[in-house]
Amino acid sequence: MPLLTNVPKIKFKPVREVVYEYLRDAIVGGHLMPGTQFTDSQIAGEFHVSRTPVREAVQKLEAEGLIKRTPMKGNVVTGLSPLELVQIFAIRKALESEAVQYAAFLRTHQDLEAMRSALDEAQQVFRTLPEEQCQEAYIPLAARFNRALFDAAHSSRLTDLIWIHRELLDRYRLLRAVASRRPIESLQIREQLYSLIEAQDSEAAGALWARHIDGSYRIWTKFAHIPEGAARYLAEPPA
Amino acid sequence: MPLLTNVPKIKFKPVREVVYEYLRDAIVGGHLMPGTQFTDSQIAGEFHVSRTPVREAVQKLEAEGLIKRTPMKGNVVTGLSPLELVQIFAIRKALESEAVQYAAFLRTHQDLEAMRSALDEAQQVFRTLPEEQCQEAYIPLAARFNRALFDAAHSSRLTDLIWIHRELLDRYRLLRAVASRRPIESLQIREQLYSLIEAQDSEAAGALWARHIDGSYRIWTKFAHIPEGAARYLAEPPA
DNA sequence: AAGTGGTCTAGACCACTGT
DNA sequence: CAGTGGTCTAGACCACTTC
Repeated sequence: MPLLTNVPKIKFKPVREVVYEYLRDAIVGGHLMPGTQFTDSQIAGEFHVSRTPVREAVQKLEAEGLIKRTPMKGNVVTGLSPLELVQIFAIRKALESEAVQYAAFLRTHQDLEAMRSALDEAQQVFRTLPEEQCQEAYIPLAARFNRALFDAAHSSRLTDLIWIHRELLDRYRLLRAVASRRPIESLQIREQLYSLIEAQDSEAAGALWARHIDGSYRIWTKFAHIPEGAARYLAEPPA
Repeated sequence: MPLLTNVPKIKFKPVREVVYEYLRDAIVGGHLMPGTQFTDSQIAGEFHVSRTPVREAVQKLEAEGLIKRTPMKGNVVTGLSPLELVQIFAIRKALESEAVQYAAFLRTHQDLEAMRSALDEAQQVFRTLPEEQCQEAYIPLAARFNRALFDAAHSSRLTDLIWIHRELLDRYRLLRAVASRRPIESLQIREQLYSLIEAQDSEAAGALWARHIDGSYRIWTKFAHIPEGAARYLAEPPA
Protein backbone atom coordinates (compact mmCIF):
# COMPACT_ATOMS: atom_id res chain seq x y z
CA MET A 1 0.00 0.00 0.00
CA PRO A 2 1.63 3.21 -1.12
CA LEU A 3 1.81 6.05 1.33
CA LEU A 4 0.63 8.65 -1.13
CA THR A 5 -1.85 8.48 -3.94
CA ASN A 6 -1.99 10.62 -7.03
CA VAL A 7 1.67 11.47 -6.84
CA PRO A 8 2.25 13.40 -10.02
CA LYS A 9 4.50 11.44 -12.28
CA ILE A 10 7.91 13.01 -12.39
CA LYS A 11 8.14 14.18 -15.91
CA PHE A 12 11.25 14.46 -17.91
CA LYS A 13 11.05 18.00 -19.18
CA PRO A 14 12.20 18.43 -22.74
CA VAL A 15 14.63 21.27 -23.23
CA ARG A 16 12.30 22.99 -25.66
CA GLU A 17 9.70 23.26 -22.90
CA VAL A 18 12.13 24.66 -20.39
CA VAL A 19 13.22 27.26 -22.90
CA TYR A 20 9.65 27.94 -23.96
CA GLU A 21 8.44 28.45 -20.42
CA TYR A 22 11.38 30.60 -19.49
CA LEU A 23 10.93 32.92 -22.44
CA ARG A 24 7.18 32.97 -22.05
CA ASP A 25 7.38 33.92 -18.40
CA ALA A 26 10.01 36.53 -19.14
CA ILE A 27 7.81 38.13 -21.79
CA VAL A 28 4.54 37.87 -19.93
CA GLY A 29 6.24 38.99 -16.72
CA GLY A 30 7.58 42.07 -18.40
CA HIS A 31 11.29 41.30 -18.11
CA LEU A 32 11.66 41.02 -21.86
CA MET A 33 10.15 44.21 -23.11
CA PRO A 34 8.39 44.54 -26.45
CA GLY A 35 10.89 45.36 -29.16
CA THR A 36 13.67 43.32 -27.62
CA GLN A 37 15.55 41.47 -30.34
CA PHE A 38 17.32 38.16 -30.05
CA THR A 39 18.38 35.20 -32.17
CA ASP A 40 18.00 31.49 -31.64
CA SER A 41 21.77 31.13 -31.35
CA GLN A 42 21.95 33.66 -28.55
CA ILE A 43 19.38 31.82 -26.49
CA ALA A 44 20.99 28.50 -27.30
CA GLY A 45 24.30 29.88 -26.11
CA GLU A 46 22.93 31.16 -22.83
CA PHE A 47 21.15 27.90 -22.07
CA HIS A 48 24.15 25.88 -23.27
CA VAL A 49 21.98 23.80 -25.56
CA SER A 50 21.84 23.39 -29.30
CA ARG A 51 19.65 25.47 -31.52
CA THR A 52 17.10 22.84 -32.49
CA PRO A 53 15.06 22.84 -29.27
CA VAL A 54 15.32 26.60 -29.07
CA ARG A 55 13.92 26.82 -32.58
CA GLU A 56 10.96 24.75 -31.54
CA ALA A 57 10.31 26.86 -28.47
CA VAL A 58 10.52 30.02 -30.53
CA GLN A 59 8.14 28.63 -33.14
CA LYS A 60 5.61 27.96 -30.41
CA LEU A 61 5.96 31.47 -29.05
CA GLU A 62 5.44 32.79 -32.53
CA ALA A 63 2.30 30.72 -32.99
CA GLU A 64 0.93 32.25 -29.82
CA GLY A 65 1.76 35.72 -30.99
CA LEU A 66 4.24 36.62 -28.26
CA ILE A 67 7.13 37.13 -30.67
CA LYS A 68 7.57 37.76 -34.35
CA ARG A 69 10.17 36.07 -36.50
CA THR A 70 11.37 38.00 -39.49
CA PRO A 71 13.73 36.29 -41.92
CA MET A 72 17.32 37.39 -41.56
CA LYS A 73 16.45 39.82 -38.80
CA GLY A 74 16.03 37.53 -35.83
CA ASN A 75 13.19 37.36 -33.36
CA VAL A 76 11.57 40.33 -31.71
CA VAL A 77 9.21 40.47 -28.76
CA THR A 78 5.94 41.76 -30.16
CA GLY A 79 4.51 44.94 -28.87
CA LEU A 80 0.77 45.09 -29.13
CA SER A 81 -0.54 48.11 -30.95
CA PRO A 82 -3.61 49.84 -29.55
CA LEU A 83 -5.64 48.31 -32.35
CA GLU A 84 -4.42 44.83 -31.50
CA LEU A 85 -5.25 45.35 -27.85
CA VAL A 86 -8.75 46.34 -28.85
CA GLN A 87 -9.02 43.23 -30.99
CA ILE A 88 -7.85 41.04 -28.15
CA PHE A 89 -10.43 42.57 -25.86
CA ALA A 90 -13.04 41.78 -28.50
CA ILE A 91 -11.88 38.18 -28.76
CA ARG A 92 -11.90 37.88 -24.99
CA LYS A 93 -15.42 39.23 -24.85
CA ALA A 94 -16.64 36.75 -27.41
CA LEU A 95 -14.92 33.73 -25.93
CA GLU A 96 -15.41 34.48 -22.27
CA SER A 97 -19.10 35.28 -22.56
CA GLU A 98 -19.61 32.04 -24.40
CA ALA A 99 -17.66 30.16 -21.73
CA VAL A 100 -19.69 31.76 -18.96
CA GLN A 101 -22.90 30.65 -20.67
CA TYR A 102 -21.50 27.15 -20.85
CA ALA A 103 -20.42 27.31 -17.24
CA ALA A 104 -23.95 28.16 -16.18
CA PHE A 105 -25.22 25.12 -18.06
CA LEU A 106 -22.60 22.64 -17.04
CA ARG A 107 -21.29 23.69 -13.63
CA THR A 108 -21.03 20.86 -11.12
CA HIS A 109 -21.12 21.17 -7.36
CA GLN A 110 -17.34 21.01 -7.30
CA ASP A 111 -17.19 23.93 -9.67
CA LEU A 112 -19.55 25.94 -7.49
CA GLU A 113 -17.53 25.11 -4.38
CA ALA A 114 -14.29 26.19 -6.01
CA MET A 115 -15.81 29.53 -7.00
CA ARG A 116 -17.48 29.93 -3.61
CA SER A 117 -14.29 29.37 -1.66
CA ALA A 118 -12.42 32.02 -3.63
CA LEU A 119 -15.27 34.46 -3.02
CA ASP A 120 -15.44 33.64 0.69
CA GLU A 121 -11.75 34.26 1.13
CA ALA A 122 -12.06 37.52 -0.75
CA GLN A 123 -14.92 38.62 1.48
CA GLN A 124 -12.76 37.75 4.47
CA VAL A 125 -9.95 39.89 3.08
CA PHE A 126 -12.16 42.91 2.68
CA ARG A 127 -13.57 42.53 6.17
CA THR A 128 -10.23 42.19 7.94
CA LEU A 129 -7.54 44.04 6.01
CA PRO A 130 -7.09 47.79 5.58
CA GLU A 131 -7.98 49.06 2.15
CA GLU A 132 -4.45 49.39 0.77
CA GLN A 133 -3.61 45.76 1.43
CA CYS A 134 -6.92 44.57 0.04
CA GLN A 135 -5.88 45.16 -3.53
CA GLU A 136 -2.75 43.11 -3.23
CA ALA A 137 -4.55 40.24 -1.50
CA TYR A 138 -7.56 40.31 -3.78
CA ILE A 139 -5.79 39.87 -7.09
CA PRO A 140 -4.77 36.22 -6.68
CA LEU A 141 -8.21 35.39 -5.32
CA ALA A 142 -9.88 36.93 -8.36
CA ALA A 143 -7.53 34.89 -10.52
CA ARG A 144 -8.56 31.74 -8.63
CA PHE A 145 -12.22 32.56 -9.14
CA ASN A 146 -11.68 33.13 -12.83
CA ARG A 147 -9.87 29.85 -13.17
CA ALA A 148 -12.73 28.02 -11.48
CA LEU A 149 -15.27 29.93 -13.53
CA PHE A 150 -13.81 29.00 -16.90
CA ASP A 151 -13.07 25.45 -15.82
CA ALA A 152 -16.77 25.10 -15.11
CA ALA A 153 -17.42 25.38 -18.85
CA HIS A 154 -15.79 21.96 -19.19
CA SER A 155 -14.44 22.78 -22.61
CA SER A 156 -10.68 22.65 -22.77
CA ARG A 157 -10.64 24.13 -26.26
CA LEU A 158 -12.48 27.18 -25.06
CA THR A 159 -10.51 27.63 -21.85
CA ASP A 160 -7.15 27.20 -23.59
CA LEU A 161 -8.03 29.96 -26.01
CA ILE A 162 -9.20 32.17 -23.19
CA TRP A 163 -6.01 31.83 -21.19
CA ILE A 164 -3.81 32.43 -24.19
CA HIS A 165 -5.55 35.72 -24.81
CA ARG A 166 -5.54 36.70 -21.16
CA GLU A 167 -1.81 36.11 -21.07
CA LEU A 168 -1.30 38.39 -24.03
CA LEU A 169 -2.76 41.16 -21.91
CA ASP A 170 -1.10 40.07 -18.67
CA ARG A 171 2.12 41.27 -20.14
CA TYR A 172 0.93 44.81 -19.82
CA ARG A 173 -0.53 44.19 -16.39
CA LEU A 174 -3.73 45.52 -17.82
CA LEU A 175 -6.03 43.21 -16.01
CA ARG A 176 -4.19 43.84 -12.81
CA ALA A 177 -4.55 47.56 -13.30
CA VAL A 178 -8.25 47.19 -13.89
CA ALA A 179 -8.83 44.84 -10.99
CA SER A 180 -6.99 46.98 -8.52
CA ARG A 181 -8.90 50.05 -9.53
CA ARG A 182 -12.12 49.03 -7.89
CA PRO A 183 -11.62 45.72 -6.16
CA ILE A 184 -14.89 45.86 -4.27
CA GLU A 185 -16.96 46.37 -7.41
CA SER A 186 -15.03 43.58 -9.02
CA LEU A 187 -15.96 41.28 -6.16
CA GLN A 188 -19.60 42.33 -6.31
CA ILE A 189 -19.77 41.44 -9.98
CA ARG A 190 -18.33 38.03 -9.25
CA GLU A 191 -20.86 37.50 -6.47
CA GLN A 192 -23.69 38.32 -8.86
CA LEU A 193 -22.20 36.04 -11.44
CA TYR A 194 -21.96 33.25 -8.92
CA SER A 195 -25.65 33.54 -8.12
CA LEU A 196 -26.60 33.47 -11.77
CA ILE A 197 -24.44 30.44 -12.44
CA GLU A 198 -25.79 28.65 -9.41
CA ALA A 199 -29.27 29.35 -10.77
CA GLN A 200 -28.15 28.17 -14.23
CA ASP A 201 -29.30 31.41 -15.79
CA SER A 202 -26.82 31.26 -18.62
CA GLU A 203 -28.26 34.12 -20.61
CA ALA A 204 -28.00 36.63 -17.79
CA ALA A 205 -24.59 35.30 -16.76
CA GLY A 206 -23.17 35.68 -20.25
CA ALA A 207 -24.59 39.18 -20.57
CA LEU A 208 -23.22 40.21 -17.17
CA TRP A 209 -19.74 39.06 -18.09
CA ALA A 210 -19.88 40.76 -21.49
CA ARG A 211 -20.77 44.01 -19.74
CA HIS A 212 -17.99 43.42 -17.25
CA ILE A 213 -15.44 43.11 -20.02
CA ASP A 214 -16.74 46.24 -21.71
CA GLY A 215 -16.35 47.95 -18.36
CA SER A 216 -12.79 46.72 -17.91
CA TYR A 217 -12.04 47.93 -21.36
CA ARG A 218 -13.36 51.39 -20.64
CA ILE A 219 -11.40 51.69 -17.42
CA TRP A 220 -8.30 50.54 -19.15
CA THR A 221 -8.57 52.92 -22.09
CA LYS A 222 -8.65 55.81 -19.64
CA PHE A 223 -5.83 54.32 -17.62
CA ALA A 224 -3.63 53.85 -20.68
CA HIS A 225 -4.65 57.01 -22.53
CA ILE A 226 -5.71 55.16 -25.66
CA PRO A 227 -6.52 57.38 -28.62
CA GLU A 228 -10.23 57.73 -29.26
CA GLY A 229 -10.03 56.39 -32.78
CA ALA A 230 -8.83 52.98 -31.73
CA ALA A 231 -11.04 52.88 -28.71
CA ARG A 232 -14.39 53.33 -30.30
CA TYR A 233 -14.94 49.79 -31.52
CA LEU A 234 -15.49 48.51 -28.06
CA ALA A 235 -15.91 51.60 -25.94
CA GLU A 236 -19.36 51.94 -27.43
CA PRO A 237 -19.99 48.25 -27.84
CA PRO A 238 -21.96 47.45 -30.95
CA ALA A 239 -24.20 44.87 -29.33
CA MET B 1 11.61 47.88 -67.70
CA PRO B 2 10.44 44.53 -66.44
CA LEU B 3 7.70 42.78 -68.34
CA LEU B 4 5.68 41.89 -65.27
CA THR B 5 5.09 43.74 -62.04
CA ASN B 6 4.20 42.31 -58.70
CA VAL B 7 5.66 38.95 -59.55
CA PRO B 8 5.42 37.05 -56.30
CA LYS B 9 8.88 36.41 -55.01
CA ILE B 10 9.73 32.79 -55.44
CA LYS B 11 9.97 31.65 -51.92
CA PHE B 12 12.16 28.88 -50.79
CA LYS B 13 9.69 26.66 -48.96
CA PRO B 14 11.07 25.11 -45.83
CA VAL B 15 10.62 21.37 -45.70
CA ARG B 16 8.62 21.64 -42.50
CA GLU B 17 6.03 23.72 -44.32
CA VAL B 18 5.75 21.34 -47.22
CA VAL B 19 5.24 18.48 -44.81
CA TYR B 20 2.87 20.51 -42.67
CA GLU B 21 0.72 21.53 -45.61
CA TYR B 22 0.66 18.06 -47.05
CA LEU B 23 -0.45 16.45 -43.81
CA ARG B 24 -2.90 19.21 -43.08
CA ASP B 25 -4.55 18.90 -46.46
CA ALA B 26 -4.64 15.15 -46.18
CA ILE B 27 -6.38 15.34 -42.81
CA VAL B 28 -8.74 18.17 -43.65
CA GLY B 29 -9.47 16.60 -47.01
CA GLY B 30 -10.42 13.33 -45.39
CA HIS B 31 -7.67 11.18 -46.88
CA LEU B 32 -6.12 10.60 -43.49
CA MET B 33 -9.04 9.38 -41.42
CA PRO B 34 -9.37 10.04 -37.70
CA GLY B 35 -7.66 7.30 -35.78
CA THR B 36 -4.89 6.83 -38.31
CA GLN B 37 -1.59 6.33 -36.53
CA PHE B 38 1.86 7.26 -37.76
CA THR B 39 5.29 8.19 -36.49
CA ASP B 40 7.63 10.99 -37.37
CA SER B 41 10.12 8.51 -38.83
CA GLN B 42 7.55 7.05 -41.17
CA ILE B 43 6.72 10.44 -42.61
CA ALA B 44 10.38 11.37 -42.79
CA GLY B 45 11.04 8.17 -44.70
CA GLU B 46 8.30 8.76 -47.22
CA PHE B 47 9.38 12.31 -47.87
CA HIS B 48 13.07 11.31 -47.87
CA VAL B 49 13.92 14.00 -45.36
CA SER B 50 15.23 13.89 -41.84
CA ARG B 51 13.03 13.82 -38.81
CA THR B 52 13.66 17.32 -37.49
CA PRO B 53 11.48 19.24 -39.94
CA VAL B 54 8.81 16.56 -39.70
CA ARG B 55 8.82 16.97 -35.94
CA GLU B 56 8.23 20.66 -36.33
CA ALA B 57 5.37 20.16 -38.76
CA VAL B 58 3.79 17.62 -36.44
CA GLN B 59 4.10 19.94 -33.46
CA LYS B 60 2.27 22.60 -35.38
CA LEU B 61 -0.50 20.19 -36.30
CA GLU B 62 -0.76 19.21 -32.67
CA ALA B 63 -1.03 22.85 -31.59
CA GLU B 64 -3.94 23.25 -33.98
CA GLY B 65 -5.65 20.18 -32.65
CA LEU B 66 -5.57 18.12 -35.83
CA ILE B 67 -3.46 15.34 -34.34
CA LYS B 68 -2.58 14.11 -30.89
CA ARG B 69 0.90 13.05 -29.85
CA THR B 70 1.11 10.50 -27.11
CA PRO B 71 4.54 9.58 -25.76
CA MET B 72 5.79 6.24 -26.99
CA LYS B 73 2.65 5.66 -29.01
CA GLY B 74 3.21 7.86 -32.00
CA ASN B 75 0.87 10.37 -33.53
CA VAL B 76 -2.78 9.82 -34.22
CA VAL B 77 -5.22 11.84 -36.29
CA THR B 78 -7.75 13.18 -33.84
CA GLY B 79 -11.34 12.28 -34.17
CA LEU B 80 -13.68 14.88 -32.80
CA SER B 81 -16.20 13.61 -30.29
CA PRO B 82 -19.77 14.89 -30.54
CA LEU B 83 -19.10 17.05 -27.50
CA GLU B 84 -16.02 18.55 -29.09
CA LEU B 85 -17.94 19.30 -32.25
CA VAL B 86 -20.53 21.10 -30.19
CA GLN B 87 -17.81 23.08 -28.49
CA ILE B 88 -16.27 24.03 -31.79
CA PHE B 89 -19.62 25.24 -33.04
CA ALA B 90 -19.89 27.34 -29.91
CA ILE B 91 -16.45 28.83 -30.46
CA ARG B 92 -17.28 29.54 -34.07
CA LYS B 93 -20.48 31.25 -33.05
CA ALA B 94 -18.67 33.47 -30.58
CA LEU B 95 -15.79 34.38 -32.88
CA GLU B 96 -17.67 34.72 -36.12
CA SER B 97 -20.45 36.88 -34.71
CA GLU B 98 -17.84 39.17 -33.24
CA ALA B 99 -16.00 39.29 -36.55
CA VAL B 100 -19.20 40.10 -38.42
CA GLN B 101 -19.86 42.98 -36.05
CA TYR B 102 -16.38 44.24 -36.72
CA ALA B 103 -16.83 43.79 -40.44
CA ALA B 104 -19.91 45.98 -40.35
CA PHE B 105 -17.90 48.67 -38.59
CA LEU B 106 -14.76 48.51 -40.62
CA ARG B 107 -15.67 47.31 -44.10
CA THR B 108 -14.14 49.28 -46.93
CA HIS B 109 -15.45 49.62 -50.43
CA GLN B 110 -13.05 46.94 -51.58
CA ASP B 111 -14.47 44.59 -48.98
CA LEU B 112 -17.99 45.30 -50.14
CA GLU B 113 -17.01 44.74 -53.75
CA ALA B 114 -15.39 41.42 -52.97
CA MET B 115 -18.53 40.22 -51.20
CA ARG B 116 -20.78 41.63 -53.89
CA SER B 117 -18.96 39.88 -56.71
CA ALA B 118 -19.23 36.50 -55.00
CA LEU B 119 -22.93 37.08 -54.47
CA ASP B 120 -23.49 38.20 -58.05
CA GLU B 121 -21.81 35.12 -59.43
CA ALA B 122 -23.89 32.97 -57.13
CA GLN B 123 -27.07 34.64 -58.32
CA GLN B 124 -25.94 33.99 -61.86
CA VAL B 125 -25.41 30.33 -61.05
CA PHE B 126 -28.90 29.91 -59.66
CA ARG B 127 -30.45 31.64 -62.64
CA THR B 128 -28.66 29.60 -65.28
CA LEU B 129 -27.83 26.15 -63.96
CA PRO B 130 -30.20 23.28 -63.20
CA GLU B 131 -30.74 22.69 -59.51
CA GLU B 132 -28.42 19.71 -59.12
CA GLN B 133 -25.42 21.55 -60.47
CA CYS B 134 -26.17 24.61 -58.39
CA GLN B 135 -24.98 23.00 -55.20
CA GLU B 136 -21.63 22.07 -56.63
CA ALA B 137 -21.10 25.49 -58.15
CA TYR B 138 -22.36 27.41 -55.13
CA ILE B 139 -20.00 25.96 -52.52
CA PRO B 140 -16.80 27.67 -53.68
CA LEU B 141 -18.67 30.95 -54.12
CA ALA B 142 -19.98 30.77 -50.58
CA ALA B 143 -16.43 30.12 -49.44
CA ARG B 144 -15.26 33.17 -51.34
CA PHE B 145 -17.96 35.29 -49.76
CA ASN B 146 -17.01 34.05 -46.31
CA ARG B 147 -13.39 34.83 -46.92
CA ALA B 148 -14.25 38.38 -47.97
CA LEU B 149 -16.65 38.72 -45.06
CA PHE B 150 -14.13 37.84 -42.39
CA ASP B 151 -11.36 39.75 -44.07
CA ALA B 152 -13.55 42.82 -43.77
CA ALA B 153 -13.14 42.62 -39.99
CA HIS B 154 -9.50 43.64 -40.55
CA SER B 155 -8.33 41.67 -37.56
CA SER B 156 -5.88 38.97 -38.48
CA ARG B 157 -6.00 37.53 -34.99
CA LEU B 158 -9.72 37.02 -35.23
CA THR B 159 -9.74 35.67 -38.77
CA ASP B 160 -6.88 33.25 -38.11
CA LEU B 161 -8.79 31.77 -35.20
CA ILE B 162 -11.93 31.53 -37.26
CA TRP B 163 -10.27 29.66 -40.12
CA ILE B 164 -8.53 27.25 -37.80
CA HIS B 165 -11.87 26.30 -36.30
CA ARG B 166 -13.60 26.11 -39.64
CA GLU B 167 -10.93 23.75 -40.86
CA LEU B 168 -11.45 21.49 -37.90
CA LEU B 169 -15.00 21.01 -39.14
CA ASP B 170 -14.13 20.92 -42.85
CA ARG B 171 -12.61 17.55 -42.23
CA TYR B 172 -16.05 16.12 -41.70
CA ARG B 173 -17.46 18.01 -44.63
CA LEU B 174 -19.98 19.34 -42.18
CA LEU B 175 -20.18 22.80 -43.58
CA ARG B 176 -20.41 21.42 -47.05
CA ALA B 177 -23.24 19.17 -45.99
CA VAL B 178 -25.05 22.06 -44.42
CA ALA B 179 -24.47 24.43 -47.32
CA SER B 180 -25.64 21.98 -49.93
CA ARG B 181 -28.81 21.24 -48.05
CA ARG B 182 -30.43 24.52 -48.81
CA PRO B 183 -28.17 26.54 -51.04
CA ILE B 184 -30.82 29.11 -51.90
CA GLU B 185 -31.56 29.91 -48.27
CA SER B 186 -27.86 30.10 -47.66
CA LEU B 187 -27.53 32.69 -50.40
CA GLN B 188 -30.49 34.67 -49.12
CA ILE B 189 -28.91 34.92 -45.69
CA ARG B 190 -25.73 36.20 -47.23
CA GLU B 191 -27.65 38.76 -49.24
CA GLN B 192 -29.32 40.01 -46.08
CA LEU B 193 -25.99 40.09 -44.34
CA TYR B 194 -24.50 42.06 -47.15
CA SER B 195 -27.18 44.71 -46.87
CA LEU B 196 -26.69 45.00 -43.12
CA ILE B 197 -22.94 45.31 -43.48
CA GLU B 198 -23.27 47.86 -46.22
CA ALA B 199 -25.55 49.83 -43.87
CA GLN B 200 -23.03 49.34 -41.06
CA ASP B 201 -25.70 47.86 -38.82
CA SER B 202 -23.30 45.74 -36.84
CA GLU B 203 -25.75 44.69 -34.18
CA ALA B 204 -28.22 43.18 -36.62
CA ALA B 205 -25.44 41.67 -38.71
CA GLY B 206 -23.88 39.92 -35.72
CA ALA B 207 -27.25 38.63 -34.58
CA LEU B 208 -28.12 37.35 -38.05
CA TRP B 209 -24.88 35.44 -38.30
CA ALA B 210 -25.28 33.98 -34.81
CA ARG B 211 -28.72 32.72 -35.80
CA HIS B 212 -27.28 31.36 -39.03
CA ILE B 213 -24.71 29.33 -37.12
CA ASP B 214 -27.35 28.00 -34.75
CA GLY B 215 -29.32 27.01 -37.82
CA SER B 216 -26.37 25.24 -39.41
CA TYR B 217 -25.84 23.45 -36.17
CA ARG B 218 -29.39 22.21 -36.04
CA ILE B 219 -29.32 20.98 -39.62
CA TRP B 220 -26.09 19.24 -38.98
CA THR B 221 -27.20 17.49 -35.80
CA LYS B 222 -30.07 15.97 -37.72
CA PHE B 223 -27.83 15.11 -40.63
CA ALA B 224 -25.28 13.42 -38.39
CA HIS B 225 -27.69 11.81 -35.93
CA ILE B 226 -26.13 13.42 -32.90
CA PRO B 227 -27.45 12.18 -29.57
CA GLU B 228 -29.80 14.62 -27.89
CA GLY B 229 -27.67 14.91 -24.76
CA ALA B 230 -24.73 16.39 -26.53
CA ALA B 231 -26.86 18.49 -28.81
CA ARG B 232 -28.80 20.48 -26.30
CA TYR B 233 -26.15 23.08 -25.46
CA LEU B 234 -26.54 24.75 -28.79
CA ALA B 235 -29.67 23.28 -30.27
CA GLU B 236 -31.58 25.43 -27.83
CA PRO B 237 -29.12 28.24 -27.77
CA PRO B 238 -28.79 29.88 -24.38
CA ALA B 239 -28.72 33.43 -25.67
C1' DA C 1 33.27 38.49 -50.43
C1' DA C 2 32.46 37.81 -45.72
C1' DG C 3 29.12 37.30 -42.26
C1' DT C 4 24.77 36.17 -40.18
C1' DG C 5 20.64 33.89 -39.57
C1' DG C 6 17.73 29.98 -40.70
C1' DT C 7 17.21 25.19 -41.95
C1' DC C 8 18.32 20.46 -42.53
C1' DT C 9 20.99 15.99 -41.97
C1' DA C 10 22.95 12.26 -39.62
C1' DG C 11 23.50 10.15 -35.84
C1' DA C 12 23.87 9.72 -30.75
C1' DC C 13 21.31 9.29 -26.68
C1' DC C 14 17.71 8.48 -23.51
C1' DA C 15 13.16 7.20 -21.79
C1' DC C 16 9.79 4.07 -22.00
C1' DT C 17 7.51 -0.38 -23.76
C1' DG C 18 6.92 -5.17 -24.14
C1' DT C 19 8.61 -9.55 -24.29
C1' DC D 1 17.18 -6.04 -22.53
C1' DA D 2 16.16 -5.36 -27.16
C1' DG D 3 13.16 -2.32 -29.74
C1' DT D 4 10.84 1.85 -30.64
C1' DG D 5 9.81 6.45 -30.36
C1' DG D 6 11.21 11.02 -28.98
C1' DT D 7 14.79 14.41 -28.29
C1' DC D 8 19.12 16.70 -28.74
C1' DT D 9 23.86 17.80 -30.66
C1' DA D 10 27.13 19.17 -33.96
C1' DG D 11 27.91 20.67 -37.99
C1' DA D 12 26.99 21.37 -42.97
C1' DC D 13 24.56 24.12 -46.09
C1' DC D 14 22.03 27.74 -48.18
C1' DA D 15 19.68 32.18 -48.54
C1' DC D 16 20.05 36.66 -47.73
C1' DT D 17 22.42 40.98 -45.97
C1' DT D 18 26.06 44.03 -45.65
C1' DC D 19 30.37 45.78 -46.51
